[in-house]
Amino acid sequence: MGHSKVRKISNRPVALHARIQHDVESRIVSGQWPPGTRIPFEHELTTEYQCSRMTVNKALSELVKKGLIERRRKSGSYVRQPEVLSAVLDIHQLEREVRALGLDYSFRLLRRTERQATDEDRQRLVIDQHASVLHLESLHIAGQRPFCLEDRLINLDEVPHAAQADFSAIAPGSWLLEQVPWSAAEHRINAVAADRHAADILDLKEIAPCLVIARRTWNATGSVTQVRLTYPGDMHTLVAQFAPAGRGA
Amino acid sequence: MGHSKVRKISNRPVALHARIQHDVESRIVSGQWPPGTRIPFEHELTTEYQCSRMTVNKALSELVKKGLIERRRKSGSYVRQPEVLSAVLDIHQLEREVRALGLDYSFRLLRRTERQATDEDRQRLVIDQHASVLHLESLHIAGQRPFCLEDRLINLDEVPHAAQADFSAIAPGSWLLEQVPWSAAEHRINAVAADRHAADILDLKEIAPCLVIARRTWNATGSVTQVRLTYPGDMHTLVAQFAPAGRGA
DNA sequence: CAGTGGTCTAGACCACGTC
DNA sequence: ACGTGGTCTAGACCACTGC
Repeated sequence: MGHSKVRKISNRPVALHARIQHDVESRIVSGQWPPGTRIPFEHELTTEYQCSRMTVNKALSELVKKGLIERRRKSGSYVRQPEVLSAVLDIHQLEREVRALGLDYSFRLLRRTERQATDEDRQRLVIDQHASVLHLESLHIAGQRPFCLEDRLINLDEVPHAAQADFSAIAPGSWLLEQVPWSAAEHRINAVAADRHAADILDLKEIAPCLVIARRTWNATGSVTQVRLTYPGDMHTLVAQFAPAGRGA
Repeated sequence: MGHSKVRKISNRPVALHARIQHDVESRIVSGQWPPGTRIPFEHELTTEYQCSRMTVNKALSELVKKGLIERRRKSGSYVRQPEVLSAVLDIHQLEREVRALGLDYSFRLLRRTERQATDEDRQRLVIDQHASVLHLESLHIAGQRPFCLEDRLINLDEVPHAAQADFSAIAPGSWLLEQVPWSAAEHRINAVAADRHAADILDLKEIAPCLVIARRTWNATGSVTQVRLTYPGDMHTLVAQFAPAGRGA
């Protein structure tokens, strides 16, 4: 049997199935493929990426497990209606979450600071070296209510052109998703009482319970960003579905 | 090329890779393979399950993504030291979490009730029919401190012999893991203020923030169990790692 | 160097759901 | 009936790493 040695054409360490997954995921969370959209069939992606069906299938199966798509035999694969906060902790687009609730979405950049990394910054990003960082604080708003407080550090040594991006126009998460080709991530989820600052901005009592999701993202060369998302506890539920084979119901 | 039609020998709807994953996972969380244990090589599992390497690989890759094992080339696959609350929301064994903190673990059954499902029970289990349920409330203790309050419903129509199990000796989660061959699950994570009851048992102030994880588990025939785990917010962080290819760092 | 895992292929059969 | 996805195979090459 003749093996066509197509394979990884470059020396990049990113697996093809990971790239396919990222490409599709990116188009979903960017809104290019809104909920309900039928995404290409496996055999179409097979042609597009010049790979075998298993490779495409691996990518799409991941997306099923993350809750981003659902697949129906004979019919195809469809972008799912996101359920409040779905995608197994890997949502990059708060806008998608908010619209899923049927609410208008808006976004406000509260603070923008560029500086040499402090000790705390280095701890958050898990880096040793000195580095320039961009510190952003922004508020995501659902309808009229504050929905999520975002406190983000971007490592400017890894993503230098972030210094030029206009984060009052595009949310940092969305911008980064398009810039960083792929990355690993670690999430830490916590319940905390709102501190003075968060309570003030989110319009809560100071002791109100909040869900805090801290995500650190990195690529082959180093830490890219670290973000702390604070949600009012009464407004948020994180939903994750699992199934042995991938089907989420 | 001759295909040996081994394939799914029974008519069960459970994929082989899912069964392998479940088998390995079960041995890990049961403590049979404690952290640091080298689990069988791919080629060994290939022999044991009479399947191809890809099938085994799929199962083990899932476990890497869940944070249960790590794999090193040339060396093998090893059970990971769990990080507080790891395994991407799929931990069944609170004992494992506690021991990961270097603390003694103990467990106390607080309440056991058998009854016809009330409206609330049916809502929690997402069933329509009338059914018998077993309601268990138990406390997981790390060292001397209360660690987690577990409030569980078991559908006795699906798991009738649960009525005979001695849940003062074995934690319901552990027992079920061994009884239910495989299941799908849905998790909901929330931050709430401790209510009177929880605060009392967990030794907290009534307004203290808590992390609540609700997991509903079902199989092909119906809902099996629903459990609500309440953690003191200051004691707990849920950790989840992701990587494009499966390696978690 | 040799063994292990990481990834991929080019097929295959089956289940399911729409036609 | 037919097209899609679900799963699986029996190979393959490569990267990494422990010996």
